Amino acid sequence: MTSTDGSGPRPTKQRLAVLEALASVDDFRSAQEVHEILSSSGSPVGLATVYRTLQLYADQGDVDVLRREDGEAIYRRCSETHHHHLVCRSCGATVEVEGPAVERWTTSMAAEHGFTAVSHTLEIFGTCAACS
Amino acid sequence: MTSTDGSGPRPTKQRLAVLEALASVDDFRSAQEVHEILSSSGSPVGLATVYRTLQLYADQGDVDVLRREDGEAIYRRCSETHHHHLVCRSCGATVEVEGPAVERWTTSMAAEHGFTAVSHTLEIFGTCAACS
DNA sequence: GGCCGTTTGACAACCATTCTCAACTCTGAT
DNA sequence: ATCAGAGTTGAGAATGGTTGTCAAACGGCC
Ligand SMILES: [Zn+2]
Ligand SMILES: [Zn+2]
Ligand SMILES: [Zn+2]
Ligand SMILES: [Zn+2]
Repeated sequence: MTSTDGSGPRPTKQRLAVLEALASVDDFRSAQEVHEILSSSGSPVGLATVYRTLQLYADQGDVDVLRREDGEAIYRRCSETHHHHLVCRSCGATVEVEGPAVERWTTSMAAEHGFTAVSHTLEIFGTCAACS
Repeated sequence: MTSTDGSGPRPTKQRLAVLEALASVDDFRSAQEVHEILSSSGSPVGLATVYRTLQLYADQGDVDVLRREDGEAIYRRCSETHHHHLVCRSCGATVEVEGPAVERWTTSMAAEHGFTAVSHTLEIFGTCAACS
């Protein structure tokens, strides 16, 4: 429901397959990993298309993006509301977390320094219970 | 303060030059940009050495690293205490900010979900007063 | 001076990501 | 159904940041 006119991106077989692949796992995956999943699941999609699709959905806000330490982009299908992530460094397990106080803090901090059109990123990394 | 024995990395001319280049600007710069600064300032340092040096200091915690939207790593010489950043999307102007409440929130959030060995990243992006 | 581990730098290699472009697929009219 | 045109795909080439290679240069030490 990102657009209502008929001119938006088409829900093609490939695009739906990418979303399904993301939905089939619970943690963040790179474009190449999504491409892998699709190939081994019998509905292969071109690598370029996977890249295009992921960034399409990322722009629409339908998938979350963050970066591994080496800079590689990883994607996850998350809930629609604004949230942040608690990610296990070892197994990748991901928990969505919310913190209204943090949201307020970032906005007030930005206002205090005269910044406008503010956004923010916040991720927490650690070792989950299963991995420790 | 990262090592006290005499076997640590040597403070070579090139390494000091890299630190100086970073100190000469106030915002985050990429490795290639640091290499540029050094070249045009009359004390050129090999690009590979710039990369090695920046990640050396980053590992030691002497410089902060974050990533542009396209994934490129950028570096900045910051204060020694733990802090976060308010960065102008347009001109790159950077302000260091601290928020004890946020620090507490991340730790309690991690503990609540059984995560240990926790770290976190938090950056705020916006348009600074001068650019708006 | 000569020895030896560290550091450097030019260049090649790597690899995630983007570009190119011809073939393909919808959709909506005719 | 047919056709035109816009949107989409995929294989491969190209891009570009980053890392690896390795011989030469350096620095402390005997
Ligand atoms: Zn999310
Ligand atoms: Zn938030
Ligand atoms: Zn900093
Ligand atoms: Zn913090």
